[in-house]
Amino acid sequence: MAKKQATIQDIARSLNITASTVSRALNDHPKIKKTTKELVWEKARELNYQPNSIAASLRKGKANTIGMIVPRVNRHFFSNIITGVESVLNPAGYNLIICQSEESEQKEINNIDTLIASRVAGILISISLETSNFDHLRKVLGHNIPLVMFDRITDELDVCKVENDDVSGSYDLTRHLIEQGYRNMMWIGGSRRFNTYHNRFAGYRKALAEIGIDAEAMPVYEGNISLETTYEFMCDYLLHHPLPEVIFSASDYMAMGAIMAIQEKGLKIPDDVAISGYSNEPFAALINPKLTTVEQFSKEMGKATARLLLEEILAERDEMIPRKTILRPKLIVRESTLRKSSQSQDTNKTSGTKPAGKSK
Amino acid sequence: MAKKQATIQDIARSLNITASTVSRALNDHPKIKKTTKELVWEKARELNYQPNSIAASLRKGKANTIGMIVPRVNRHFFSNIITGVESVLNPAGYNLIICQSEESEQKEINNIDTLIASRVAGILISISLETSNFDHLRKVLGHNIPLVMFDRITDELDVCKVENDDVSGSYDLTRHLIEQGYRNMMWIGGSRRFNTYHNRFAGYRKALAEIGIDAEAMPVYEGNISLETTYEFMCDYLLHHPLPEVIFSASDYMAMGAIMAIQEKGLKIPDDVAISGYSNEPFAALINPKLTTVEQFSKEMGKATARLLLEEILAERDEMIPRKTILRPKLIVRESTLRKSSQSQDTNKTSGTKPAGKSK
DNA sequence: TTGTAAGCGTTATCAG
DNA sequence: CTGATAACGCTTACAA
Repeated sequence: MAKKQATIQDIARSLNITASTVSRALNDHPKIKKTTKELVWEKARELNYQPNSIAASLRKGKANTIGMIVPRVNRHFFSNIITGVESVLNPAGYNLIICQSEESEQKEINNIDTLIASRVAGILISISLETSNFDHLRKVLGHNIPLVMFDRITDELDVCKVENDDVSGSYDLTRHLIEQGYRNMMWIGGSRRFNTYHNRFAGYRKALAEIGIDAEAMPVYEGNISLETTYEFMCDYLLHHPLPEVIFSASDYMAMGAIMAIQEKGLKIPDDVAISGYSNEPFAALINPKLTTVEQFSKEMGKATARLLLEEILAERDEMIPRKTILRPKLIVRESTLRKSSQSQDTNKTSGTKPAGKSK
Repeated sequence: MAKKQATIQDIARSLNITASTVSRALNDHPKIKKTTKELVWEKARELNYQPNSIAASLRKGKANTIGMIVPRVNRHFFSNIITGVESVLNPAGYNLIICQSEESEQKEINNIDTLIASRVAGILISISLETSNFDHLRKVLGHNIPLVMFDRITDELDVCKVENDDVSGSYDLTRHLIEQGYRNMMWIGGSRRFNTYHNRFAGYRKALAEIGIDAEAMPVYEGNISLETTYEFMCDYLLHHPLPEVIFSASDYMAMGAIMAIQEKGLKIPDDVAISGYSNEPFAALINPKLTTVEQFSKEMGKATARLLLEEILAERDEMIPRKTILRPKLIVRESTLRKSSQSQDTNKTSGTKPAGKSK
């Protein structure tokens, strides 16, 4: 039953040459005669030979595999990053092991262990929201495995990083709100312990400070970043508080939860209250009204992350210098924040009238 | 610089025992003294030992790795399947290498080759739309690697399969449309060469046939399944053809494209024309009007697929019997197909008034 | 241009 | 309960 797989030995034997020659031929080594190469290739095909990359990895001490840890794959933001990463790594001969931390520190630690055990050539990680201790990442470094962090990063580690310029993305968005004439604002977002929300708030505060408004003096809701939780919070909030002119939501999902609560109350967006999101999730262009948000170029982020890692790997760790790539996000103005007066006026920003969703 | 990683040999040496004992101790072998085990574990920690699973895999002839090929990871349907697969495979000690075919037959072939080279313990695949030849999958079988197909399957291969009962999902949906009083329908979907669209059309036709209507006699559009293409098609279609009472779209994305074209024309849904989708993408519950669609339980599909593979792997291939799991999808009735008269009436089907999106 | 031989880190088998 | 030994399939000095 369990037929043996052909090995280079088998090829060697049936060609009366040695395994080393076969190995070299298969790897297209320059000093092997063209004719021998062809013989080997032919025989390999004949025997249905498939290289055993496990053996090769063991011998070489490194696998042609990269590990990637994300909180979840079913987030457009992350799955697009994955696509970007693969578009750089695959052509370079690497393949990806993708792990999900599911926002759990323990799972992240387990993931790291299996990746180290797999002797991956490098690791890409966006840390879970729960992670507060970074010893597992230090361990990676201790094993001399190049590490690149993206999006959710920490200052505690001195490694290559790729991040979005959340401060400026948020600043630009807030400037837009100010230009529309809004002054009375409300912030909703995830905990500011995390770099992303921290920075988005910083951009918001900065823009407001420039016109003499103190962001902290207006309502600030920090909470669970799920649609459902935000929906519930908002239903309750609307019962007991006056309406702001505009809600700055640091997440599209939170914005969506708020929108559902608002519309259920019979309020109109943006007439009664305007709202903006962050991330440009696919649904942002599909809902009514279309949501003003910030595009993060996640696929580009994936490419940048992968490129940084490849450089690290090729540099062979002679004194690596931790580098940082910062990506500039882009404001996407749509209906949800446009004042009546300016609804018709065509800004030079993306307007999203035409369908812009991802294809299926 | 490049510090050597500790091996079981190192542990053995510093404990004056042999590598075999260390190996057994680390694997918690029953016939090793408790005290030796503890010595070994302690020393392992002390030396920062991390097992080398490459070496283990080489020795064992199999990796504890499963390969999975999907068209794209940034589709909720597929990324949820991945989540389901991992929830079964990880506890069983396997980790996943995820590959994307990007709907290209050639990439799929390449993916298969790298997975075979990695000596994965099994492969899960949902074939690309482009794939018409299945030799690469036969090669997998030839290498004695268990293969399970899911969602996009083919009859040409005699392997384990997991699929959705698209016929009945589509049938149920069509019955709902009929009950709402619609008769004059239009079908839009992907090419019926693919099992999913073929079967969805079959369910549609069957339900209509039961009331004496010939589905083929009404408009049928088969085309590219992207939102954008469908939008363009629909803009054009609306210019030259009379409006049906309802559009049965075999994909949520296509439905969304059609909706945008319809609304842009100033037409009201469902008053002027009703529409339904398929797959229950997250946006389906978020748009206005909320979209009637079919939930496919993708996470469950992932679990079922993984379970089937695990059984295959454990069965050690003594005459494997190809088995098939068929999942029953569920109709989700929402506003986009409800007739005025019945808008208030609460069916016992899921109505989707409360937010039902995935959390972020 | 090709052959020889050693070894990557484990685990399985057989012995004791 | 533990040890000795071989082997998994490949790559790579070094030699020829």
